[in-house]
Order: sequence, then structure tokens, then C-alpha cells
Amino acid sequence: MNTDNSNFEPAGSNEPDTPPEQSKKPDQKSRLQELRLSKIQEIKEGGTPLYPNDFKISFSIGDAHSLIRTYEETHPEKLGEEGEPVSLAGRMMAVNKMGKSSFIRFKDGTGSIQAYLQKNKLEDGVYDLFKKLDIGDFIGVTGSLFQTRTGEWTILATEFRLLSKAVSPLPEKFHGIKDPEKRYRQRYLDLIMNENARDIFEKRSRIVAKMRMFFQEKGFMEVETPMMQPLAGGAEATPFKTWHNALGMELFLRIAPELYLKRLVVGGFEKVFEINRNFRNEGVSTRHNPEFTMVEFYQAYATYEELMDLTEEMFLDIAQEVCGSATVTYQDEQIDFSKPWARIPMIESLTQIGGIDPDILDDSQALLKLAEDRNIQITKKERHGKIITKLFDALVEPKLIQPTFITGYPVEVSPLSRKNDQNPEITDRFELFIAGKEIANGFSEINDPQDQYERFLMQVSQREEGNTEAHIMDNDYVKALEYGMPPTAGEGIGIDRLVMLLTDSASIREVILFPHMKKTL
RNA sequence: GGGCCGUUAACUCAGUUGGUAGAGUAUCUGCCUUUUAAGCAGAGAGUCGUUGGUUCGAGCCCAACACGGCCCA
Repeated sequence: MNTDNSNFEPAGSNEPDTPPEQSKKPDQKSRLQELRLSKIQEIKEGGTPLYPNDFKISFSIGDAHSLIRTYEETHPEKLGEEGEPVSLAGRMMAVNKMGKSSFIRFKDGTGSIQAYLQKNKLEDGVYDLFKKLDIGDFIGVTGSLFQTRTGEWTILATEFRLLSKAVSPLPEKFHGIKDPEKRYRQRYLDLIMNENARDIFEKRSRIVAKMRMFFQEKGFMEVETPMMQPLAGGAEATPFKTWHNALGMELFLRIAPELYLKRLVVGGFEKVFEINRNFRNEGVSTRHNPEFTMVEFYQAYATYEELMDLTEEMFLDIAQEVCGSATVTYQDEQIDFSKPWARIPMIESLTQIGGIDPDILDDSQALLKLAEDRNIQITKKERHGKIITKLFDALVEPKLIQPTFITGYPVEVSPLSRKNDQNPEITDRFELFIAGKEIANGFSEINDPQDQYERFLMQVSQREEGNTEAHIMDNDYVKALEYGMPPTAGEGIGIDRLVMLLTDSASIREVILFPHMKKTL
């Protein structure tokens, strides 16, 4: 059972929980850190402030490069040693000391640039201070721009300041930092040293921004619903438990915002979306992190088919905005987001892609036999719809490389989806697969409170049969439906997985800034 | 949960058949006023993930554990 209470202790009073005992002993200082600390002491004693904040920059390094380009194109004579001095600042990343002059490379969030320091062009003592500094320190440089012999634009320093002293040395400049464990636990080092890591998170930010804009332009309203819920509903998953001291009640971190968003549709917010975290108490893998980001959105008077159209449009927009193309490379596969995408009923996909004999599709026993032969684990007593879905997961899902909607999910595995009018065994639901991964899940919503109540009952009986992830009865949600919900369709999209696709990342940990790691002792 | 792989200097990595621990970068000292992973000369730097075991002797062989990576369920 995953629902034990081993890491959960109600406080039983209004006293706040005490945080876990923190180690009082400071980190062991490395030899290099000790050495730096003694140099730092010297600098301090020499009267140089280690962390001043009065240096004013003219603009960013990126802006400086734009300026250089502009001048080169229009009036190159205004650049050069007589040009207007500029003040730039950043982190020193490389130092070439050549006796009484030195080149340094430093960078800020927008780019990097080189400066040239000559002892006799700086105030007395400044060059000696510079010689005491280290790679990783933040510095400010004022001077005019010139080109070196090889043509690189460089600041000729007339003023040089220490802006922030680093105690710990950065990883090596050429190989950077590679150890995945260090990169995740000390992501700041990854971001300093690895351009690709920066790119991924900048792209992630643009993907989310574009998505938000897309919804806003379509008339959706962004909302925020509870992360802490008395019942964790809206998905099949084990929740995290927590405890509210003042209210004296158990709460669950949400596994989905779904049931709250639909309460808002009942309340008359007919096009809503939420981009936020969900929490599922399960293991980690290259595709799973216990907290992950989803967008969920609901549109009244729409059906699941319209949401498929919307999804195609949105993904194409985002791919073009962020990657500049409708086609992206993911792990050596070309993924084409051009419309329209394949839409295949699940049953058809099983025969056409999964290679299952159409004659046995209705025969649970034959399907179980097939699963056993292929080493696919399915409990004997599973219902037909669940068997179908598990076979799909094993035989079809990994083969869906190009964007593909699979439609017509069995009613047994779709407790919140509207039954199909022609075939009540299946629902008006789709899932989107790209590169063999589930990316989105959408359906026409149940708005018949009686039907929803019965579906919950079905889930409750599954739970009694041992499925600890089955939904629990949510009477408060049924009560909301009883006030009437317009016909509505809703969808959830895994943002992390979308970012993986658009950044060619093999692991979800590459697209989450601080993925969960076990604590080190 | 299972399988395979990894953990050696601040970083990236070598380490032969079990015989005193290595390189590059970084650091320190000296020289060097247009370098581009600057150069030249020299120096220092290690609880080989942890704990046991085998052995005259273990970075290396064995076991357990910790953390991480990949694959599977």
C-alpha cells in the first residue's frame, strides 16, 4: 500500500511542525576555498569593498553587442578608442594574464564580452587588485571599445571594479560540469557553465508565455484553484498528504485541478485555464517527476473534437514561435506539427498499429492470453476496457511518433468523460501522443450529475477491488453538477513533456529546474 | 521493485595481472602590454562514495549499504 502514514504525523495542536533538524556544522571548506578566503581577507584589509552595489552599468552586454553592430553598419568611425566610454558588468569566466596587461572574458545574462586591462591605463593599485581576483567573481569595467588584432571587439578598461567576490571556484572552463547529479543538485552551476541548460529554460519560459497568450487571445480566463484539497480528485493517482494545524484537518496536494475548474464552469466562467503544478506520489523516471506542470482548460459549448482542433493550432503556434519551424528534431526523429494530425479510434489502433487480430478484440480471455504471450502484465480479473487500454499502452503507444490523437477510450478508464451517443461502451475522449509519449488528455465532460454519480460508484468499487489509484466519491462535485453545467469539453496538457519535445530533452529532469533528488547524508 | 553501469584532486577523466595515486584544466610562485582552451619555468593539492571481508599487500577482487544514470515492471 502506498497510503501508509509512515511519513505523516498530525501535530495534534496548533503548534507549527518543527522543521527537520538541520546540520549545524558548516560545510567542509576545500583547500581552494581556504586559499581564496585568505586572499579575500587581504583584499578587505586593503580597503576594497567585496560586495559594493554602487557600480552603474550603461547597459547589458547583449545591448553592447547590438550597439557595436549598429555602429559598424552606420558610422564605424565613431567606434574605437576615442569613442564614448561604456560601463559593463558581469561574471569573469576567463582570464589571460600577460604580465602588466590582461584579457578577461566576462558574461551577464545576455552575452559575454572581452575586456583588456593595461596596468598603466588604470589607477594605481587597481591592476594589483585585479591580479588577486578569481574566475567566477563579478566585476565592472568602464572603457571605450576597440578591436584586437583578430578583430574581436573589446573594452579597453579605464576603470575596473570588483562587484562581488566568489569564495568557491567554478568548474573547469572547457569541459564544464557534466555529472548529472551535480547539475541537478547545483543547477546554478549548470546554468553558469552549460549554454544548453540556459537555452532549455529560456525556451520553457517562452513556451509557457506563448501558451498563456494563446489562451488569452482565444478569450480564456486564467484562474488559480486549490493546490491543497480535502479530496484529491480528477485523476488516477496516489496523492501526497499534509496536515493543516489550525483547521485540524488532513489535506491532500492536488493530483489535478479538474474538478475545481469545472465548478467554475458551473459558476459561469465558461472558458477557463490554469497553468500550475500537480503532485503525484509516485516514483521518478525519465518521464515522471512527483511535481509536474500541467495546463488544464475548459470550454463551455465545445466538444472534444473542437479541442483537438484547438490543440493542433496551439502546438503549431508554439513550435513556430519557439523553434521557428513546424518540424522539430526529437531524439533523431523528425516530429512534424503541421495540421491535420492523425485521429485514430483506440480499437482501430490496436489492430492497425498494435497488430491484434480484429476477431479477438471483444474476447477478454483471448486478449489476456495474448498479453501473457507478449509478457504484458494484466491482472486476470480486469474489466474488458482496462485490458484494451493496457494492450494499447504496451503495443501502440510507443509506436506513435508523429502527433496522433487516439479517440474512443473505454468507459471503464474514463470516469469523468461523456459517453459516446452511438456506443455507450466508449467515451468522447482523446489522448494525444507524440514521440511515443502521452502529451495530452481531453474529453467532452459529463454534465449529467446522475451519470457522474454512477461513474464515481464504479470507481469506488474498483477501489474496493484493490485499485488504490481509483477515484473516490466526490459528493461535493456531484452537488455542483446538480446546479447545471453547460455542455463542456476540457483538456490537460503536460507542459514538462511538451518542453522535452521542443528542446530535444531525453529526460524530464532536463526541463525541470530543480528535479526531486534523494537527500544526501 | 528488478537488471546493467557509474562514484578517483575544485572540474573533466586515466589508472595495466592486486604491489608507494596519474593527466589536463583550475590553484600557488616567477617571467611576460593584443590573448582566444594564451605561452614558458617551477610547486602544491587525494578519507579512490561508505562499511565490512579476502589477501603479506586492495582504487582494482567479494559482500552490504548510500547516491546517481540508463533500461524494464
